[in-house]
Amino acid sequence: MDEIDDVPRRLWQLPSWLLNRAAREATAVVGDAFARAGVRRHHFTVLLTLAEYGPASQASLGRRLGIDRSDMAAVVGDLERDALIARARDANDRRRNVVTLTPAGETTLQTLDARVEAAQDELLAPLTTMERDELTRLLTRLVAGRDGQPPARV
Amino acid sequence: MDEIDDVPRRLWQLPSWLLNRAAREATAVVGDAFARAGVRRHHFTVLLTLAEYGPASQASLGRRLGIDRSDMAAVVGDLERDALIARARDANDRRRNVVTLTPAGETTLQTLDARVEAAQDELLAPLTTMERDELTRLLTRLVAGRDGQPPARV
DNA sequence: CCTATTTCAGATGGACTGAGATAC
DNA sequence: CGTATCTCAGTCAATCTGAAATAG
Repeated sequence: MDEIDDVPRRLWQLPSWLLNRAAREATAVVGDAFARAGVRRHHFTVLLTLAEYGPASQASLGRRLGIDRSDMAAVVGDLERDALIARARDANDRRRNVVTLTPAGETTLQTLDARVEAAQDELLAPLTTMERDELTRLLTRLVAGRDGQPPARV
Repeated sequence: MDEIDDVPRRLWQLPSWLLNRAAREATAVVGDAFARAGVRRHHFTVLLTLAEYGPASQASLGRRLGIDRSDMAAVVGDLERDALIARARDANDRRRNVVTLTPAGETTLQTLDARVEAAQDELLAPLTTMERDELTRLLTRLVAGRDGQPPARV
């Protein structure tokens, strides 16, 4: 991370600035955990989505995760090279690649999951457990409220 | 913003994911406010820093704000072209450019300030006033605690 | 001699666009 | 015929690196 002197007071009072700053830290801490495992954010979220919803086409994975079709092609290519997923043409709609999690992919996902959890802990170190829960609750309400996504039990 | 289906539950529970999501919204809303005024984030933060601390060299502005020396040269160039700042060689240390806010710069800063405030309001629309304060407090503690920056009255 | 500041030219990774091939 | 999927090439803005010129 970069050495920053004494940021102006008025920036410290802007929620948008605080959010960006905190997200930068989050990206650094979590990104580090991924880098040590040889993957990047998208690889993790794709594996996780496959575990949660089962096999899916690249396009539907992209829509769930907000990953561009082009980037998804590259990410799925990486995962296939490492045998963490299998890619096969869909028999019912032969435009589609059906992406399936392999046993090796499940194992890797568990490892990544543990690292991501540890990274959350490191990220939130300055807050108490109650504060962490409250922050999560508020962020969930903020994002859900703005996106029209279901808050899923806040 | 992009249409995203039904993001996996486990992502919604990750503080790091929520922070990135919220920061994305913040960047979009605030960036829009800047774009309508013909500037970008860095132009605003540089003007604000000059207003708060007075004239400064490009290097010290960069250190305060975490802006790279190269990018700072470009930003200050833009601001000078628009006469919002003045640039002069420092008599005491002739390596340095002393950057000074002009009256036009102060006026522009006030306009930008109002727009940024309105953008915060739009960003935080899903939260009550008390929740907004609590979110700001938690983010301040989080960022300050991780950076070793003084929390400056939380 | 070494370090600091400013500037330019270019590298780099991430998000996105356009277009072609294929299939519905 | 129009639309959807996958892929590749290439664009774009943001961030950062290297090196030169100047000064301490």
